[in-house]
Amino acid sequence: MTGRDGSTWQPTAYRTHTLGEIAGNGADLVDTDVTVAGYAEAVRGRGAICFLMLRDGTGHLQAFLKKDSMDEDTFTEIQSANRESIIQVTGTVAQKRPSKVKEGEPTPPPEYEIQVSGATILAMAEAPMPMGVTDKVHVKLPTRLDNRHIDLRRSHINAMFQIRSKVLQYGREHLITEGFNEMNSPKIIASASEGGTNLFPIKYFETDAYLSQSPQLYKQLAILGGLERVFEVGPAFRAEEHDTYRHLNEFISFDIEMAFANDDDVMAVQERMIQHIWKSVAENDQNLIDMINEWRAEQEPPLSPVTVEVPTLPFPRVEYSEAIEIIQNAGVNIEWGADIEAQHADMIAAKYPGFYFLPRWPMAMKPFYIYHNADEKGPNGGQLSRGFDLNYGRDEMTSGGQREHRVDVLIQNLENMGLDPADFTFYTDGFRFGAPPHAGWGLGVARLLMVLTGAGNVREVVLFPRDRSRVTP
RNA sequence: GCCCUGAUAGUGUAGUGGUCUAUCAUGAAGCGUUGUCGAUGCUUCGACGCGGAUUCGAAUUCCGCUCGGGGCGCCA
Repeated sequence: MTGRDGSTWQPTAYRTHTLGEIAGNGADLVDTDVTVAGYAEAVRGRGAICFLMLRDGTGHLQAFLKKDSMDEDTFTEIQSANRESIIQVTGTVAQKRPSKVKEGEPTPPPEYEIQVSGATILAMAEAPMPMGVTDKVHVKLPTRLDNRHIDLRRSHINAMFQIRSKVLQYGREHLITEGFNEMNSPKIIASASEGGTNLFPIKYFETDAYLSQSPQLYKQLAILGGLERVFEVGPAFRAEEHDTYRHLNEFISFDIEMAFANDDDVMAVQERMIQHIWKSVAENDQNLIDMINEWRAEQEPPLSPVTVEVPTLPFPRVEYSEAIEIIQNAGVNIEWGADIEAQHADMIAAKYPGFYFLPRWPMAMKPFYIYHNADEKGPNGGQLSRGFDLNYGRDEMTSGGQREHRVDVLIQNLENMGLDPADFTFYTDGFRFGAPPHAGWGLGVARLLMVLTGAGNVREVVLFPRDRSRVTP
């Protein structure tokens, strides 16, 4: 199978049935005349018979060709077709002859095939392929990304992207049930909407503009406008020259913003959403996970299977100050106020496997727009913020927090951080006419998918990744 | 920005100065056998990134170039 059942797919000009439909429902279709089309995964048989293994988006099916029961030229043409050619066949559904079974072993369930009366090559594939689809040779990631349209024909890769679609669907589903509206913010912006990272400059007619690095400000403006609860799934662009398994220069961020809510409230939204995603995948998409695990088992050495363990709520809350203690107790010389690096996160993950929140970061480490209560201090008297991260193991999935809605505090924060409030009027002006308390977060979709699919690199779960050295395909 | 590392058939690899006329797998071409099924047997095809240096001799050592891979920081 390739994951989709195709049972709701209507016939098209090129096929009456999908392959998955016939493979899965063959008993009811025996003796039916059908037309199907797909990729020639294997063409076997050099003599008077020929086995054509076809693959489409719903599954695999064998087509059986006999020289004396069809046009001879057509037979020869199909028999000599290159692998991965697109072939349409017409014929009759029949039960496949059972394969030889050793004595004592159970008889496998009946399988079905098409006995071919006519066939057409819709598009011949060239040979050799830049990389094999079914070959058991390892192919390196760069080669695969250069030939992503072929890589995607491999069932476990195809499964990963079907899962990706499901994850986005389930995430949306959940937020909508909690009253969130989907929004879209501009990706062409005039200035930084969030401090920190470098932006990609672009030319916007006669003015300079940038690619958006975050929907942050626009989500907030939507909240100020009374949309109450919004989410956005969209690209973010960051001109950072990083080169790691978890960074890309263009990535899809799953963002929410919520009015009359604090950091604790939006953490709760997030863990409910993640639980819903995991639960839904476990209930509906185990077949896709199985396809990934089939591939993992074939590797040398075999990779352990990925499992979808629905996380229990609430996720652990490891406050920043506690996290620092954990790291110190692991023997690392780290001060309160220092950043928690990936290697440090390993130490926290040892105590809290799976998802865990890291709330209450020092205000000095968070952007000016993060909210703080003046009376919340760390052990050394350092000001705490209402900013948080969500980690899975060593990897940061989310960054979020309650936002500062008090315009006077906002301006004070800028001054405290040595920034000139005059440079941030594009931000602060929005807050001058009444701003409800609000909070939100941004979640890296690919990072979440890494966890779910067992991928070791975000590039695996992004169709056409953009990194420091890759802009094509 | 810092650090590490690499370039051998379409793909993935072996190879650390001399039977390398380059290994194995996969692939491709051809001929058989076969209601096959990770099909299979035989034959054939296909590669040392570019330039220079050392040497009797370089895939192998050195230098330059080009292109690539990975990690850190930062972040999602």
